Formats: sequence, structure tokens, C-alpha cells
Amino acid sequence: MTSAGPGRPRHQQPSRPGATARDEILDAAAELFTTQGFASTSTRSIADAVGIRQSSLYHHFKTKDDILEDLLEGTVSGSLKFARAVAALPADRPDTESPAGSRLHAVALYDGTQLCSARWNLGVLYHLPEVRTTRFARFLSHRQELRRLYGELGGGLSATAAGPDGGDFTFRLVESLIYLRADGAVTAESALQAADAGLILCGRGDHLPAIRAASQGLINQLA
Amino acid sequence: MTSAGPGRPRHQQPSRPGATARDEILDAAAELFTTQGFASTSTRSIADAVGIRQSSLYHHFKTKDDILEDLLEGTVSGSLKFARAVAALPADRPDTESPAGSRLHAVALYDGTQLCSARWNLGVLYHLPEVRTTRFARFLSHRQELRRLYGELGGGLSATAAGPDGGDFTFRLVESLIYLRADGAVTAESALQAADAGLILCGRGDHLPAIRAASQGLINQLA
DNA sequence: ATTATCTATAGATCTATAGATAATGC
DNA sequence: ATTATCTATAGATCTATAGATAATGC
Repeated sequence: MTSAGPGRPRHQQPSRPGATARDEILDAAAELFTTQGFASTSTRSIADAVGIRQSSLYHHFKTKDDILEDLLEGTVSGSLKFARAVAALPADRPDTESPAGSRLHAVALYDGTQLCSARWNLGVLYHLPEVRTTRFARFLSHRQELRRLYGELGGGLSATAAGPDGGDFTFRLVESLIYLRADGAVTAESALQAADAGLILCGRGDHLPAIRAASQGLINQLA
Repeated sequence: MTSAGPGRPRHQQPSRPGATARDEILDAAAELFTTQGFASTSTRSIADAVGIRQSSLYHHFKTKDDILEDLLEGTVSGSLKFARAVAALPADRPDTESPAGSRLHAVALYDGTQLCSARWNLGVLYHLPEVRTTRFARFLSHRQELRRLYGELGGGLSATAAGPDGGDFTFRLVESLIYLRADGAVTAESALQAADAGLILCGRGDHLPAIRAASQGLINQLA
């Protein structure tokens, strides 16, 4: 699986998925960060898990923070790309039947499914105090943009404008899948249930079947 | 404020709230854990923030983990006590008008208000991988019991039993206040909005004004 | 020449314990 | 005698860098 490449051979053979040594490091770090914590995971333990020497990590990453940044970015980039594509769709043509809320539902379902099914539950690291620093500004701003898109897609859905922000509630419900997963309570329906709940809070509960169908259509078309 | 007690005088004067040195240590640790992270906060920096020597911490706490456990327990004990009291109330007498869902709303509002207004946002530490260990089993089981009580109070509220578990969604929405707060987005209405949203997901949105009133009554009576 | 590994290590921590010291209360 | 602090330190880390070594590709 691993392309050997030049350089001295390793002490041990790789046992990680990933085409490159860099990918193996990311996978090992993801496992350790999510199970032991970021600050509690030493660069030595990452290297041990990969089967290389501790100092060899620094050929692939400048610092330990850089490893975390790569992992965090990977958890948001796919959903952000999808949400941008959905938000950029032209207004529905009159002949297409896309009930209001389908776009928000599609983003929530796509994002939630990714949070539930990614190889490691890296979302548990989102709110680490260490991550809330300028060092991770890029990741934070991408996640912020995703949240803003939820709000935009949920905007003006409910007839009763006085209520809470349905788009943001949907974002929060989808994010809570991270912690459902950490508790081992995610099922095959969890992401769909979170997306549905978000739409109910947007006042669109009466149209859920049609919204679900259109949402799945958007995912099939754009993902 | 601080009772001096016996022992050699401190190098510096205390500047922390708290009647005892132990309380000052807890307050300083809470600030540092929530702003720098648990593993990233050294016992030395806690001691510095209190104005004592690093080793003096160990007179009050056996280990650094013990400090965290005390703090975590403090974030859940109040809400758990309130939820137990609400759940233990006798069934409504016929002459009292307590709309279904009022008890769940009261627990959500009480718990959410505490999460939003506690001096430090310690909830961000709930899902640390380090906390998900037997070392913190006591805290985890208390939080689990609180979650179970949400589920119990939300049970059978919705007429359409096929939907998702409204009680657990309410728990998740209230928990999401932690992250709203971490993003600096909590307002005076946030906790009430989360409780309301939970009740909407329980299918009780049509009765919110009456539920809100009864919920506040329960809080006034039991808190 | 470039790439990827290695050995070795600098320099800075970190947690927790041992035992001295000073103040109070009995 | 008890309590709360202190000084000093053991012993175990930890991150990152310097520079050697081996393999490949030009």
C-alpha cells in the first residue's frame, strides 16, 4: 500500500491506511487525538503508532499543531464545499418543485452524515480551548462560514419571524451528532433525524416528506 | 474574604473569589482549563494564578485530575438535583393546570440558564477524551442520569410516536448552549429559546405560552 | 541532488513527594 | 498536634533541531 520512496528503510512495517507516510501520520494522530486528547498525545506516541522515529515526523509536519490543523480542515472542507454549491444554485425555476427548506435540509443531512461516518470523530476537538486561537484561524473561519450558510439557507423560512433562528438551530443539532457519536449512540437514522428536527424548528414540519425527497435529490446532484 | 488560618503566610496576597484557598484554586483552575485547555494547563500556572507555590496545591488536592473532577461535578450537581426534584413530583392533581411538557421545559430552562451563567464555561470540557475515562466515572454517570431524566420527562409527549426522542433532542439543544457561549453568542434569551425549541420538537409548540408559565412556576417552587 | 529516514541531544518543561518551617489551637 | 505553606528535587517526560546515513533519480 505504502510507496516506499527513497530514503533509509523503516524500522517497522506500516500498518495504517494511507497512500503516503503523511497519510499514515494523520490517521494515527486522528486516532490518538480523539481517544487520548490533543495535548495528552505526544509526538512520540504518534510516531510509535506509525512505526517511525519521533523526529521523523518533523520531515512531514513542521509542528504538532500543523498535524491538528490538517485534520480539522479535513472535517469541514467537504461540507463547506457542498454548502457553497447548494447556496450558489440559481433560484428554482417555476417548473421545479423544490419546497422551501430543501436546501437547508440537504446541507444538514450531508454535513451530519459526514460527522457520523468519518473514520475518526474529530469533531470532539472543535471546541478545545487550544483550537480557539489564531493558530487555527483558517479552520475556524471555514467552520464559521459553514454556520453562516446554515443561517442563510434557514433565513425567512418560518412564517413567524419572532422565533429563534432555525438555520442556526439546525447547525447546532447537526453539531450535536458529534457528541451523540462520542457516547456511542449514533444510529443509521441519526443524521436524518437531526436534519428533520432542524426543519421542524424552521416551521416546515408539515412538508417534511417532500423536503426529504428534494433534499436527497440535491445531494445526488451536487455531492 | 479569605480566612487566613494557620500556616506560614503566603508569598502573595490572594486575588481570587472564594472563602478558602481550595476555592481559589478551583476558580483559577476553571479559568485556565477553559481558556488554555486541561492538559495544557500546568499545576505551576494554577499555583501562580492563586499566588502560592506549585507544590502547595497538593495539600488541597491529591492530583490534578481531582481538581478537574471537582469542577465537573459542580457543573452538573445543581441541575441534577433540580431534575430529580421535578421528576419526583406527584402526578398533577386535577385542579392544577400543568400542561404536558412543563416539567421538561423547567429542567431545560434551569439547566440551560446554569450553563449560560456559570462563572466559567466548564462545559467545553465535557467531551474531552481525557474525561471519557473511568477516572471521571462519577461525573459521567451524573450527567448520564440527567440526560435520562430529560428522556423520561419528554417521553410520550408527542402524539406521533414515530418521531425522534424529543427529550433527548432537548438535552442536546441545551448542551449546545455551551458552544454558543464559547462563540460568544449567548444572549439573555438563549436558554429559554433552547427550552422552547425542545418543546417544539416534542410536538408541544402549540401550547408554549402555557408551558412557559407553568415551567417558571416549577422553577420558583423547587429551585 | 533530493528524499526520507535515523541517532543523539538540547533545553525546557511537568507532576508529585520529602521534609523543613511557621502559625494556630489544645 | 494540626494545618498550611515553603524549598528542593527526583524522575520522567516533551518538542524540535542538528547532522549522519541510505536509497533513488538525474
